[in-house]
Amino acid sequence: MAERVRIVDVASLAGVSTATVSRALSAPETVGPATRKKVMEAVRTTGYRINSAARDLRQRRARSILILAPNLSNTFFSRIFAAIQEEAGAVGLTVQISDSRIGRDKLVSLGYDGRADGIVLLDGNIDPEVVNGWNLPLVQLSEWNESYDAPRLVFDNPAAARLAVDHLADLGHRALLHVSGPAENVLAETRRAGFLEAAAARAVSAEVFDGDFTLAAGAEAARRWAGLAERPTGVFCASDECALGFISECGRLGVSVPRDVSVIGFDDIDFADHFLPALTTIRQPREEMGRQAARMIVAMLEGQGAAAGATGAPIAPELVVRGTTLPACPAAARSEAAAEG
Amino acid sequence: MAERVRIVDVASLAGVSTATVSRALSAPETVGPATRKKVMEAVRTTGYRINSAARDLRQRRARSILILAPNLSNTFFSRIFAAIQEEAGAVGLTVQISDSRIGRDKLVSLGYDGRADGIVLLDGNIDPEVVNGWNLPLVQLSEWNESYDAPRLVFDNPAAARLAVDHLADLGHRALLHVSGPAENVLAETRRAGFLEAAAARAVSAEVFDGDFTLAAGAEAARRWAGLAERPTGVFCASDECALGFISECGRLGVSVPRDVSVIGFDDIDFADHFLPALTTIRQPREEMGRQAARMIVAMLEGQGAAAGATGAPIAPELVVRGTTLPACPAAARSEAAAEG
DNA sequence: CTGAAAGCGCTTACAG
DNA sequence: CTGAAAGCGCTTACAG
Repeated sequence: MAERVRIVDVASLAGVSTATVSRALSAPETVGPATRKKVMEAVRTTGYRINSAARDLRQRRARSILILAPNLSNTFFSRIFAAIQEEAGAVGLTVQISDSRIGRDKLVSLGYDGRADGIVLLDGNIDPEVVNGWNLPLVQLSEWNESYDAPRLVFDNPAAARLAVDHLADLGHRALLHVSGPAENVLAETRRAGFLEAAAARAVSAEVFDGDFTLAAGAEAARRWAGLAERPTGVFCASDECALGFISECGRLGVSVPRDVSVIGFDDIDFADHFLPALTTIRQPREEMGRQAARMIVAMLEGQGAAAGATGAPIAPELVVRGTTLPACPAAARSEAAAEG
Repeated sequence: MAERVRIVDVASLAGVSTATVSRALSAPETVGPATRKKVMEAVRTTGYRINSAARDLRQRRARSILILAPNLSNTFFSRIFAAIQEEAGAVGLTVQISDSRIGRDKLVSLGYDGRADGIVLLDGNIDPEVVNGWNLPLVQLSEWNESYDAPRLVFDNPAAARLAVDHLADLGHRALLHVSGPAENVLAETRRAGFLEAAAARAVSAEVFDGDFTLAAGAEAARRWAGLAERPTGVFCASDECALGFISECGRLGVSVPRDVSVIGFDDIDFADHFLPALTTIRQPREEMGRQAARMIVAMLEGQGAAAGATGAPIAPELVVRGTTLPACPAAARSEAAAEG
């Protein structure tokens, strides 16, 4: 618990001014070689470490970015956080995380408290007045809101839904079900709309159950699905967790995936590939998304704001075919025919 | 992008000194009612928000705690992060997260840069000189290191291993395998040691495979296990991911869990209950752990350091029996007998 | 109850 | 190349 050593301690030991110490540390080339050596020597013997808080106050910046997400314990976010932290850390930025559901007043303060230079926002459901009131560089990631006056990095959800529908239709499934996310969520909305549109394009019947992306919602959907007179044979879930919940509940109901029903998830979380059977899903490149968002914020901080911050093309989806989808089976076709007859 | 309003702006509008504004905001009862009203009025019309960076510098504290973890994208941590953030946020603390593998020099600086008041450390493999050199309140969570001079909150890993072994032995399994974590990891070490000790106490044969907690390590272990002349019928994995990887690979090898082999995991991550079959595992109350660690740090920051910070009893494990463990089956017993004969 | 003034620990024009 | 001085935006003894 040694006393904190300050720049004046270094200065007096080296016999120079604090200005010189400061320069020797941050711009060594502006200081004479002999002076520089004395200073460095003093830094070493005192064990001096700069106090970032003081420097940041003086320079009126925080050297920190804030990640705001609606649910920190959601496994979908973990890799995104890690990627942002890695990219930001590489250029000397600290990263803070906060739950975005902390109350309007606290949220408003975040933009003014001098603790963050920029924000990566993963929540599209914050009051636009609050978001647009922050006068800080901001990028929207994954979720977004048309009313936010900020660039965004989004996944191509409609194209992803199309990929899922086409895959099921190509396998011969004629009746499809979509288990959606929460109604007021952009991701859920765009996936649902994409599903409906693609199903219409393929002239395939389409039904939608409401859900909320969770394992529990998937299980609930499976029970509802099982109760249907005519069960759709192809199910597209709005998240992997939901799909896994659906499949797992099917197991309890004595229904086999993919023999009795094909299921597609969304995200390609780590478990997707290790589930039994391995989950067919839509891959979202989460690390890449986090990394890109971090780079956008960094570019904006460096003043290349408008240009670099412009909203680019959405991230392209990729269908990963694994073990939970199969061609529509004869049995299903038969029962369908029987039901129709 | 309105200009940032400072305390002087409020003061001049209200016709008082900055000292009075400061007091009106942080200790309203020390200010006359009329003055208070004027100040509040001025705060409202200017939209003033305090600059935390300046206040923190003046008060020589950061109002922030830092979480340091070896792998931010590990799903085991997500709930812990969320719990810490929630608990710390409730008392006005900001939380930063950083990967603990950012290099020695950066790590050293963390304790001196004035940006954090305390640290929650989830990594037991940092050089003790670095850790003990920080003169900041610190609590070790989950992982720990005997050489760190700091209180810790740990899970009772030996008792947990005993629970797993007893469960398998009670089911009649006479040959057990443990798939361990990385060699230099305390969690892995204590679980392995607990496993060995408990197996000896139950007079059951015990074998250990090295692993690293990942899905891939579990799959790899399953392949090794399948190649054994005498396959242990009870497998205790050092993490749920590892167990899931093991089970999933068994599926590919045509081995059925739990019919042919019983498997127990460790952690009780969200997926454990939704895997097929649902995973029997040891539950670690991650939210509770995060919450308690946050409370310890907060208590230390409030100066109740030594007392409240004392290392308490380890967190008790709980065995959650689900679908991946079954009594040792006759077939297994027979092949075992045959092998012995 | 309120204000003038010092100070938190730095950086940076401004001189020389 | 180096130093004296101002200032980042607050808070807090110290007076009154």
